[in-house]
Amino acid sequence: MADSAEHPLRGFDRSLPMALLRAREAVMKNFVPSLRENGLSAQQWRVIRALHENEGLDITELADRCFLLMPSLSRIIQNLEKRALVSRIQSSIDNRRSVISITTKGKVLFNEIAPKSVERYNLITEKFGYGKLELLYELLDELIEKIEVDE
Amino acid sequence: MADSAEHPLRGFDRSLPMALLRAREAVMKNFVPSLRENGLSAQQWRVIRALHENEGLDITELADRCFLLMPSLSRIIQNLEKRALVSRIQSSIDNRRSVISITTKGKVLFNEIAPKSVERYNLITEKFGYGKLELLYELLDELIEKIEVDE
DNA sequence: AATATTTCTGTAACATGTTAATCATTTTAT
DNA sequence: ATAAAATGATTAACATGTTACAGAAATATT
Repeated sequence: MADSAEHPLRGFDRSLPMALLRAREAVMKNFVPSLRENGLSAQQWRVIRALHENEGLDITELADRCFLLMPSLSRIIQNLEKRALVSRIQSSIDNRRSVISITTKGKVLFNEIAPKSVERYNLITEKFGYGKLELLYELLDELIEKIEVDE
Repeated sequence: MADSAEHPLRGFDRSLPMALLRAREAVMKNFVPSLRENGLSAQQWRVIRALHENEGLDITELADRCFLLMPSLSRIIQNLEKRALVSRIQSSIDNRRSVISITTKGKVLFNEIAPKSVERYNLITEKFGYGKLELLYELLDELIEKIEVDE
């Protein structure tokens, strides 16, 4: 028998979205300021990072990987383009498509920031424990997977 | 020996902030539209919910419970106040302080939406399993706690 | 080939996230 | 009691989240 039907609305500082949000904030804290020092927002960093991993992505693909909505990404790319951190090329095969690449300047910035990201991640792993972190990843993946079945 | 020092920058669709973000989105999906039908954003719902749990909160307290920054909350309250879902009373003891309460209209709206929230939560509990959900809560709490030590 | 449909991208409009600055009101220090 | 510091709340300015809409180009249908 499932306990699931017996619970009323959970005290909402204990709700699942809130718990996930708090955890995310805790993880990001102290890294966001270090991004800001380099003139990047967390979302801009995601884009830079995605393009560093895989150069030459169209915007739809990029939105998917960065988990950003198209309108947000559209503005972010315009911003990064102005600062010459990324460049845009019109696809010759499909005129609707823009292919985005990271520039040399973008790569330099990436290499500036990446070590801080690794450092932050190592600190968290150390504090929380490698095993628990892996377990958390598994749980999160499974949660997502099971929720998204027939939905 | 910790494995922590050996890992380079994790493939970033597997980064912790991203995993937490994805999980949160999965959890909220299909609930946000149901909020919208009632004219509320997720954040506005948080405020309504907090005030239903505990009437008469000053704005700082409310920001803490809803995990919202003051500027956002300030605007949200102005919005909800215009729609007569919450009311504001100036504190007589401290003239800087505003005490916010939910109105009768706000309570009616709460009672409209709350069952859907419970239903959503029960569905997730069913799909994911009660035990795993509890484990996830524990891990998230511990993660937050350990990260925030001397930070 | 002409039309309808889908796909890729962008813009509009409004709400929220985020840092910094401001203003009024306590509270503390001298 | 007065100046200095701290606190509660708001506003400013810009970036992002979010839904709806629009335009252009490709693809599918007829």
